[in-house]
Amino acid sequence: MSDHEQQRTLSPRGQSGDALPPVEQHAQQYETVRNAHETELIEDYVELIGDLIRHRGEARAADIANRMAVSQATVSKMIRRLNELGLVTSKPYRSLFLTEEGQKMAETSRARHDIVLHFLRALGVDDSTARIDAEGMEHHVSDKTLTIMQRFTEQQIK
Amino acid sequence: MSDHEQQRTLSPRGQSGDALPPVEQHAQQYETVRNAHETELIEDYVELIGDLIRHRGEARAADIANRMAVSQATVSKMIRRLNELGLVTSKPYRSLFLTEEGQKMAETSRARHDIVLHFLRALGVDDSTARIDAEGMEHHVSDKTLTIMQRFTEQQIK
DNA sequence: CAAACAGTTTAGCCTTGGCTAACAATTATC
DNA sequence: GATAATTGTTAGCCAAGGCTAAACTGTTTG
Repeated sequence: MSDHEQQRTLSPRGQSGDALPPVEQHAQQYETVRNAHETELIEDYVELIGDLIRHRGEARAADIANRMAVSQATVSKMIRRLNELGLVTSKPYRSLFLTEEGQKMAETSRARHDIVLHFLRALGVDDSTARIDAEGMEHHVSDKTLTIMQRFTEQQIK
Repeated sequence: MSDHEQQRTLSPRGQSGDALPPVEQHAQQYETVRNAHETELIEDYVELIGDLIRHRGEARAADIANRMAVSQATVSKMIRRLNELGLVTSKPYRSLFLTEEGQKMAETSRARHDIVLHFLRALGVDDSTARIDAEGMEHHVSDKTLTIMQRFTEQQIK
């Protein structure tokens, strides 16, 4: 470890903006983001599969590829991973189903997504911007913040 | 293309939640997120390097490694990339400097980061949660939303 | 029912961003 | 100033998530 960051004496430009957080806290921020990235894509797939099943009765690989703007090969590979992770079941050339665990994940993701989306709209963000931002933000909003967002949205609507 | 998503007639469970967005819009959401991911890490490095220079007068690889909780080898490799991208200049075994372009990026990132962080605090999120969430969210908030967040924060403080 | 088409899978490639281990350079210490 | 400690670099590994091209399966249709 050995922090090496000693001499506060330099720092030429005067301090605009906040101070740097302590190393451990700073490191944790980045680690949290890295961890989120690992699960993010998985959750997006599972969430989308859940939505497709809900809204159209089934989830085919081609629809996923279209909606994600990704090649079918990529989807196919990803489905194998989801399978290994026990989130979906699939027979070759057939449409997909979520396992119980997959369904749980889909619901959780869906709920988060909705909270963020509705929050952004309540804040005054236009619908199509809100949709784009929500898609990116949803995986990086902690439960605490989520709760606060939800409360805000409710009050706004009251 | 050939959307294949025809039969609205199925859809067994009744529609809780919003409808699916049209394919093109949906695809654009995911694409935006993928694009953000490509620049995200780069921006984080550049932002951190800028912060280190500002607060301590210099940016050493070891500090970056510590603060990002990543190995020095990883940092070294990344610096080479930043170099190739024309964002930093570095001489072997010496500390780093941002190019003009790098400085611009650092400032932009910093500004975004601050807006999101202050917004979250103004919303009522506690400091350490706000820091973690801001780190993840900052790259996924559009300029439009950013403006709205900023206005919100100002009003809250008034 | 055979051929054409749509959908799926597989193989093989590429880039990113992690890692460890080994080595090189710089800095600190005695 | 020699040696120890710290810092930086390189080499080589791995997994993830993209891609294209080619092969295969299922479905539609003339």
